[in-house]
Amino acid sequence: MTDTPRRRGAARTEELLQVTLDLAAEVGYAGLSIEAVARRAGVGKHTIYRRWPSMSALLLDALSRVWTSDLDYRDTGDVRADLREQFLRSGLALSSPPIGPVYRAVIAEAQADSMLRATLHERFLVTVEQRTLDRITRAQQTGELTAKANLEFAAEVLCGTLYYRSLLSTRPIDEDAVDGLLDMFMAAYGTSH
Amino acid sequence: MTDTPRRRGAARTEELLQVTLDLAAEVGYAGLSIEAVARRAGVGKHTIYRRWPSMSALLLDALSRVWTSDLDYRDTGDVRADLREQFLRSGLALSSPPIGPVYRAVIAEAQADSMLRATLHERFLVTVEQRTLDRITRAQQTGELTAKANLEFAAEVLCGTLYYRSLLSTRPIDEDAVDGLLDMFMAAYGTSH
DNA sequence: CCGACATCGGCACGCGACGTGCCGATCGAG
DNA sequence: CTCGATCGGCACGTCGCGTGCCGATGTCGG
Repeated sequence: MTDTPRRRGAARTEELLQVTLDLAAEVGYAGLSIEAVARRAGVGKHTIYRRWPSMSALLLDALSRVWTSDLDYRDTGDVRADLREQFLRSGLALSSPPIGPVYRAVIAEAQADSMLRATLHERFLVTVEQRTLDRITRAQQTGELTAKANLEFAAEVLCGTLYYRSLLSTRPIDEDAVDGLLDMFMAAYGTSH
Repeated sequence: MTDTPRRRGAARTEELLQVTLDLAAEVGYAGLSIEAVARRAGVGKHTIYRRWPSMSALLLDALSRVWTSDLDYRDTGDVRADLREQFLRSGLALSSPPIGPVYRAVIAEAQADSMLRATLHERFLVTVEQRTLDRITRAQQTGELTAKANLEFAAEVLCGTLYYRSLLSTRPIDEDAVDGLLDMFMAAYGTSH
């Protein structure tokens, strides 16, 4: 037998996160439970509970594993094009495994737990909004956006609309949606009309 | 003893919806379960299952019981003021019992069930967007908004941002938030600047 | 007024996930 | 090599699920 030796410590942690993502991709949110992850990984439940206090915490870590990359906007000098590209990429990621199912699971758990909701907000939503704010602030400095625009709210509106579509609505985040959103944004704060 | 006689049929249905709302207001989403509603109502579980196939269905009906009123916008001739008033009222309703907890419960359930997500979207989100679209369409006709505005996306952005704040974010829907949102909307599509 | 019948409350079941406790095996640092 | 931390495996009690069955209770037609 070429059994891998029983792994411990950090290696096990890494493996468990991956198993969680695999499970989410294969069976979706409905099949996500601590028991299921433990079975799938061939692991005692303690090994999971020792690392994360709850399924929610595990899900948050699993999410960071795949959601921290691809968050940065390009800066080609054309805000609208850069936002468009990033929104389409994020929209696709949010609706595909493994990010889609895991994100949905976290959202569901968060409805029952306000602490988790705060963590989710701080660790993911605020981050995404911040990157967006950074990008449009640069655009304001280069004169692509009007100086009087309140960009903090704008960043929230942009990101919020995407999350609304992907998590609450049933409509896809397609080119029409992104263009409609950007039309409104640029009509409000763009300098070239 | 002045026991009320054992009620049947429609009367029981009505009562069960009310108990669900009471339970949501008192113990929140975490305490919502079919068993809990049955216990609280002093009812056999069959009496609930005979009426609704799942907790989700019961929650949807309970939600309609309290969410169908107060959805209409006033029409004072000032779009911005009318939207502002309605957004603040909706924001408050979404974050208070019983609507808040029940809405959260439905959102959570919907993450695991795409059929429910479609029903939720159709029965509530689309309705809210439609009322908003109606109001801003009238504003377009009276010349308060530019003729070229794509109001369908605008209505989604307006409502989506509110839902994002109340259900995913941890920020309150306060006057600043509503004003910031309306600033962007009016800057984009308003005719008077 | 009364009998037929749908609906009712109560109880029980098997299932699965939860979170915890205990065991003996196994790994790795000193 | 030794010893302690970590491991997999198993079991437990609790809970909610969805279903089945019972005898009691109401409603309605005759």
